[in-house]
Amino acid sequence: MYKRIRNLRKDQDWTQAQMAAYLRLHQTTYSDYELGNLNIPVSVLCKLADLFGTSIDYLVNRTDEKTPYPPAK
Amino acid sequence: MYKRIRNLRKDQDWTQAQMAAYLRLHQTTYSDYELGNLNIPVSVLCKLADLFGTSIDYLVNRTDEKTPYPPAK
DNA sequence: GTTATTTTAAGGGAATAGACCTTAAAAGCT
DNA sequence: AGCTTTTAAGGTCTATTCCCTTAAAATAAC
Repeated sequence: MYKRIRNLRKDQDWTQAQMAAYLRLHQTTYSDYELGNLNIPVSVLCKLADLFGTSIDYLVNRTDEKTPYPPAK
Repeated sequence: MYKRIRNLRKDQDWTQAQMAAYLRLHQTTYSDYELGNLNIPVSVLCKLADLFGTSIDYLVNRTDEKTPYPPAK
């Protein structure tokens, strides 16, 4: 269960359906991502990190620092 | 092609076979990861970030900062 | 509180992609 | 050059992904 992703989504007042549309996938697929039933591909993690203004490390609980790393290049 | 992962591996003088053993997968699977032929699961990215002492964001070229944020909790 | 409405999660199946194995190619070394 | 080590390609089988339908849960309106 990716609690942080869920909370960040709710902070923006987005539904799973809105997230799914943004990511161009089905609501149930997105739900499975949040629930940890499906592996979240790196491509999706990147979009989420961008959308929420944080790092992949934060999204997957590797750090508690919310600030994103400086963008590459 | 994940050049950074490849370079970090070589910096440690590890072969793909050694990496594969460490990650408990086949050399060809690991090769496909480095080449970008297969999506690298988050679980594997975490192990790689730990092994190399960096962040997932760095491994997937989202930042050029090599130093990871402090580990969670 | 109960009935609509919205939102999220479960079940199932076709299609995809993953992991391994074998072997071929490439790179290193003497 | 040949020999060894390392990496990549080809193929197959299986597991996973993604979507769809629908059920459950949450939220809101009354």
